[in-house]
Amino acid sequence: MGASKAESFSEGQQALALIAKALGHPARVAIVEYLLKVEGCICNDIVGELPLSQATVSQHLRELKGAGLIKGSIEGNAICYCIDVKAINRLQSYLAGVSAKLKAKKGACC
Amino acid sequence: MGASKAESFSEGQQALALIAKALGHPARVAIVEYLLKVEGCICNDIVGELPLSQATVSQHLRELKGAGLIKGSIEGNAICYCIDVKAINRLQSYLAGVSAKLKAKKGACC
DNA sequence: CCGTAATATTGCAATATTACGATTGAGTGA
DNA sequence: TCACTCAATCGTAATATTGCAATATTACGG
Repeated sequence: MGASKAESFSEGQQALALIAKALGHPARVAIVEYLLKVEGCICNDIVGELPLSQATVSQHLRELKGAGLIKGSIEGNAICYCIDVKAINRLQSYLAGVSAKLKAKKGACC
Repeated sequence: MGASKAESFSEGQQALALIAKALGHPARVAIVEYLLKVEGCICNDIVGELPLSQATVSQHLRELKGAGLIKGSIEGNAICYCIDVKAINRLQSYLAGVSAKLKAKKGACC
């Protein structure tokens, strides 16, 4: 029997995994990097930039949005997608915590 | 027509996605947190801690290892798994870069 | 309104992931 | 050597993800 026993873990673990998973695909990393690079951030531009169809890009954008990594606002007849710093910061500070705890352990075993 | 056009993205994007994907499952986040908490880090302990079978845990450990997040050394007839700071740091500094670039853009659109 | 452009959604096929029981391989101690 | 334990792997089932074409939907200009 099958997949995803995800509910049996803590909220925090699930929330973190959600953000990490959103960055867990090269296409989505590429989208984030593109959004960082350009000023305007219209979806159709992204489609031109990536080797993916419009439908697929739209789906990736939805996942990024679901994870809180980006937010979109309507801008005329296009849509402006931008990175949400909060999600980035949450992941970053989590990793900082891991790093700090590792340093505290200082070579306890490996 | 199916899945995974991942090869068409840059090495860096793929490498980052690999690390992020490894953290993209609550069970693997839980494993990392457990490894942080304990001194010894034997696989069988983890099995007792998680609501997953030994086979499944072993599979998750393999993915974490494949992403470079943990490394294992043989310790008697058990195996000692430990977090590899390098992968953590790589992801962390990537996020720091994103954060910095965002600040530089300072509200260009959203 | 109608046509057009920009995104989203739907439906489907291909593939990947998650999970587990059963088995295997390796190491230990009696 | 023989049982025992630990962890990896195999085989398989259930489910999730990825990707696209086709089709909606939404918003603007005329």
